[in-house]
Amino acid sequence: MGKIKVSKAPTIRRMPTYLHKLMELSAEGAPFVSTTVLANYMNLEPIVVRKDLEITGITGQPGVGYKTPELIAAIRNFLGWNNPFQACLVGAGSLGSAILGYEGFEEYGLHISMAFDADPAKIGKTIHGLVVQDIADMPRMINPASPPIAVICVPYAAAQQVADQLIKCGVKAIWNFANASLQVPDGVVVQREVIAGGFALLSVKIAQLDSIRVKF
Amino acid sequence: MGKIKVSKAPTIRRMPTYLHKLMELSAEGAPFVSTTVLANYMNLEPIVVRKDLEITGITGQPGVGYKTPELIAAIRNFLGWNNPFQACLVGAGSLGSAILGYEGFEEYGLHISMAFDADPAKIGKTIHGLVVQDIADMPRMINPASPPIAVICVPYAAAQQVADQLIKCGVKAIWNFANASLQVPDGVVVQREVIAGGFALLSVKIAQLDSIRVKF
DNA sequence: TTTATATTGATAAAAAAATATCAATACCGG
DNA sequence: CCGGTATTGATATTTTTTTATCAATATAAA
Repeated sequence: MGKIKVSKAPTIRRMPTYLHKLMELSAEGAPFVSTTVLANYMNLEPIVVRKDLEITGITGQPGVGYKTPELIAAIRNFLGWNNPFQACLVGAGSLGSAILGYEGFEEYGLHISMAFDADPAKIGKTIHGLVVQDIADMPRMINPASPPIAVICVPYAAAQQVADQLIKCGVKAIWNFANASLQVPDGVVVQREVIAGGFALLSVKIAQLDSIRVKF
Repeated sequence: MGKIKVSKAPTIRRMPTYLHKLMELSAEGAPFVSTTVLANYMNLEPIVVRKDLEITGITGQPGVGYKTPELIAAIRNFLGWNNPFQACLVGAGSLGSAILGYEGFEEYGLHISMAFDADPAKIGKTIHGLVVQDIADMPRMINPASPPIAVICVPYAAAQQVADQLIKCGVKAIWNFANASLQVPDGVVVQREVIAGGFALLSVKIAQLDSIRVKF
């Protein structure tokens, strides 16, 4: 089936962190950067960084490193972050509001230009400069010819239904913050964020810590 | 050095989603559950789920499946989520407020009982039932004998400094939502959430979608 | 210049994760 | 009861990701 599978996912996940650090180094005026510097910052081995950067197609200078601006451009290009993505947000609760208020997304070329909610108490309110629209107006406000990325921040129980509506409006890409696994047809891609997954990892790390402490 | 490394990270990350779905199935009164059901929900192959569940030590019944309540208990136990974790939150901005307002964390045994900020405009305010304390009061309010998990939601530039302060107060586990990679001594564990990482993956998926569309 | 150090790139190896196969077991419908 | 289908558990295989090795290249200091 047409399920989109991304290989090199771990590498791709590290890219934004490289990019962010590189921007800082660039602002500080560093013309070159080595994998050692990036690796130290991220608590990785330099070899990991070197391998990661390979997939952007960029090539460094042995003995010197990579040209900082060139590397930044290569990562941006690889991620498709040179041209901005238009996006709409659905679910203007506390998480949705936080996402609307986070200016950092512009760095990734993500521009959220619409916000929707089903709650009459929220519709019409302005959050971080955006007026919350009625979710029922989505079909009129979303142009299927150039559909935005949809950022879903609604409660668990509403997520699938909201996704269905969005897809009916022509949306092809969903960034899902709801605690639900969405079913979508071929030709639609979803990225789900499971923050509890991170907490599960932390919990296991804590258990390892404790078991070490007991030993000593 | 003593850097804590977690193996089976992909498996551990999937656990909370299994757990959440299992709770729903349990509430619906399903005494047994098969890997097929979980796999369909999560768009995985059943074999992946089966392998994942193995590490909890639980065993199913061939031809039948797993006992739902037993499986729930096994996952909770594996993650250490049967006894609640005490936590404090630092940085009561929009993201911090969203986290304070998210009731779902109680399901994971995470109980946030303190909130700190450095901004005088925020100190003293009540957010979702918690009074925001001055970050300068952390040493007095955190008991080093039973330190809470710290949830960091401060801006990039402040993150490392805040982490240092927390560690000085005895904190051993940090859940870091700041867009920064923290340096911590041995004996302290950090879990960093990089939401941009998810967006990077989505971006690559979109590029693949587009390249498929171009072909047809 | 020479030497010590740091770096990339190419290749190889090891480790981890995902996937496949199949026998044994249970259920359900006739 | 019997035959078809669904399930787990054990084992093996494949794929992906991480890590190691080393020659070639550059820099800086003696």
